[in-house]
Amino acid sequence: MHDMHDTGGITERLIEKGYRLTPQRMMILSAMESSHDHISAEEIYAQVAAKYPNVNISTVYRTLELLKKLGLVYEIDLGEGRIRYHAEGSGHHHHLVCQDCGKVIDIDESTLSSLKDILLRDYKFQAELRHVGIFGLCENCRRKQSGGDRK
Amino acid sequence: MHDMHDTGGITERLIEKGYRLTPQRMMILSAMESSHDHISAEEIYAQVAAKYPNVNISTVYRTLELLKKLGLVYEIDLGEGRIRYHAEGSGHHHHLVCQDCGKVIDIDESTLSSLKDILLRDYKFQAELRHVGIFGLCENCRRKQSGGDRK
DNA sequence: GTATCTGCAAATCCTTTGCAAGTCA
DNA sequence: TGACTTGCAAAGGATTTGCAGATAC
Repeated sequence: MHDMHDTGGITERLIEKGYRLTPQRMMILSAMESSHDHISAEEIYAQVAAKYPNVNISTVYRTLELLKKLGLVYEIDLGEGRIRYHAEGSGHHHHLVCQDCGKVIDIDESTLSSLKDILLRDYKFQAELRHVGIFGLCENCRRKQSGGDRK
Repeated sequence: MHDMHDTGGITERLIEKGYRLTPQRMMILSAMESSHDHISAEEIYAQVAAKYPNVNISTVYRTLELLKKLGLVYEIDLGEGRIRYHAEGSGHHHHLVCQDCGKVIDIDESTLSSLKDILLRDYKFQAELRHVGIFGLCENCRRKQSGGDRK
């Protein structure tokens, strides 16, 4: 594993499926992969627009939709009212999202493997836990828990 | 446990906290509680508007925000691009949401209790698993899994 | 009486879409 | 060349907000 993520895999699969390799698509891919975290459409757009000022955000959305359809990026919903994206191949982990302070704690994929097994066994449901955050309260916010009063 | 849910608890707590009991608020509460499932703002609005045609949907949103702040309703995000709401006190369960066909499978709260324990023990994170759906593929969609080709 | 609530209309935010022009293969 | 892509502008859906009038207590 090196610092540079593997964009090649994705570009190859695009071509292989008959899609064109446009500069916009390449820049969008590179923006996604330079992000160590999950990135929103708006953030991708900002990064791409810095070098190539006349891209349009609708192109970003269209590209993300395509990549999603091909299974090359994942969506994740951290409850912000906006979707974040994640390139296939950059390591997986799950997210604990604090509803109070908004902190996101990354946890190892293995933590939830037994849950996956149970859901598959008992409900024949193949869970994709990478796609959502788990909401709750972090240690700090749990302590200063008090609220509930007016305004 | 009876068929009629307990609205009283919520109205009492509103008064207790110094909020006013308006007809709109009462109707919103009753719409929420007559819903056996989770209900969206739009659905609450439709129900209330049926009897009281000049309510405004912004009142619904403002009421839901208030109740949420007081911990009297929960939000749940089933990945539809819209939030659903659930009155505190109506029974809890978790949701498996099929990403392909959209089917929602309800599972018992106890299924995830060991996960909660692990997250609390290892990460000091108090998970509120009621607030999100778990996404994945249901049995049927897993079988007819094929996709990935163009259009 | 008066601070709290509401309705209305307009604004905002994220995302999608129609269409004509541009471009990759 | 010609189908695939893009930019632009406008539409869309969910939710929020400013404000003046209405109302619960």
